[in-house]
Amino acid sequence: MARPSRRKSDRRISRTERRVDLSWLRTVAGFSLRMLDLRMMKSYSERIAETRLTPAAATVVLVVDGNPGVSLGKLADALLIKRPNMTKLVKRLEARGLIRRRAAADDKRSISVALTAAGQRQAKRLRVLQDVQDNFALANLSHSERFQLMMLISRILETLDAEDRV
Amino acid sequence: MARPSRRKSDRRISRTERRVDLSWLRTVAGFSLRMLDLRMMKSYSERIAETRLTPAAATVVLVVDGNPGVSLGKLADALLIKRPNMTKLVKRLEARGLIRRRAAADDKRSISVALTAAGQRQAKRLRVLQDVQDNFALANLSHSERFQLMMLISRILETLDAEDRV
DNA sequence: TATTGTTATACTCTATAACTATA
DNA sequence: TATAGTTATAGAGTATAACAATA
Repeated sequence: MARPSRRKSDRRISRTERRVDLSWLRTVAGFSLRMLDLRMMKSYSERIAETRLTPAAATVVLVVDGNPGVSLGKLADALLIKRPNMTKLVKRLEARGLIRRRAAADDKRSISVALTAAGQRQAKRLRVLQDVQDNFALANLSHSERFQLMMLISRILETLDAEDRV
Repeated sequence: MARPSRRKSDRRISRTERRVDLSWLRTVAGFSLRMLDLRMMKSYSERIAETRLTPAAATVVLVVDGNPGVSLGKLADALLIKRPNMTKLVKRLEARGLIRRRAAADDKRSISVALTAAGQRQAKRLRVLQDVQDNFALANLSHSERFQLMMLISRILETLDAEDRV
């Protein structure tokens, strides 16, 4: 299939407007995945703009929704976020009335987090937006291709997760 | 294949040590790609630590190596980095003696960047490290699977790139 | 008038060390 | 002693507006 659409900067190509050659880097999986993630994040960020949540905050809301009462530390570990940074993130969400924090019953050091009613409404909306976003980004892929992609991703993650084990 | 290896925190599973449930989010492509990118970046970052370059700076070195004399603006556009931020990045690399900047011949507003000899040595080393890193991260994948992955990535990027066109 | 690069600025994310209160 | 969470802080990445020089 031809690709008639072009960036507007291509209307007139002079010697100073030639493209930057990224051909070699595009064959590097790490680079291509990075570019894909940047694009996806930008697109997702715009998609959830109506919720006034950053992508990281949106993920916290979704995980807490599925794990009410989870401790702040486990939440941080699961999302690869350091505890000091999770503290700030959760406090922002608490200030917006989406999350409530309380001391855990069995360990007074531990903070147990859960969504408020408003947080649950946000989570519901976010799930819809996630679904819309995935369908938009993967529109070119068949169901079987989407499945392949997810399998490949999880197999790479297995390799990388093994690196962190003792 | 069974997975006997476990995180050390699994040695003893009490009610407070249960895992965080991410099962639903793992089915969301955007989330899985984000987690994969975080892991890859962390691993890559450690891999190139010897060069004392951040991942973003390393990419700039590699792209300038393949595109000597490229303008600062085109470099920024190609890597999805805003011009003000590319200015800072390039100045850091210039201060480290890896990049030289000079006014473009045909447009005195434009800044043409290229690698110094030291920069070229870094680029050579970075290409080796990129290769090592890719082979490590994709060790579980066959050649045909690696090819499939790259094809799927580029097809998703086509969709997302189309979003930015006029 | 528009574009290239720059400065200034602000916000987010990340990472570490040091502290507190519990365990 | 060790762990959960916090505070403080510093570095990097990202985004926008305003500016000078040039086109």
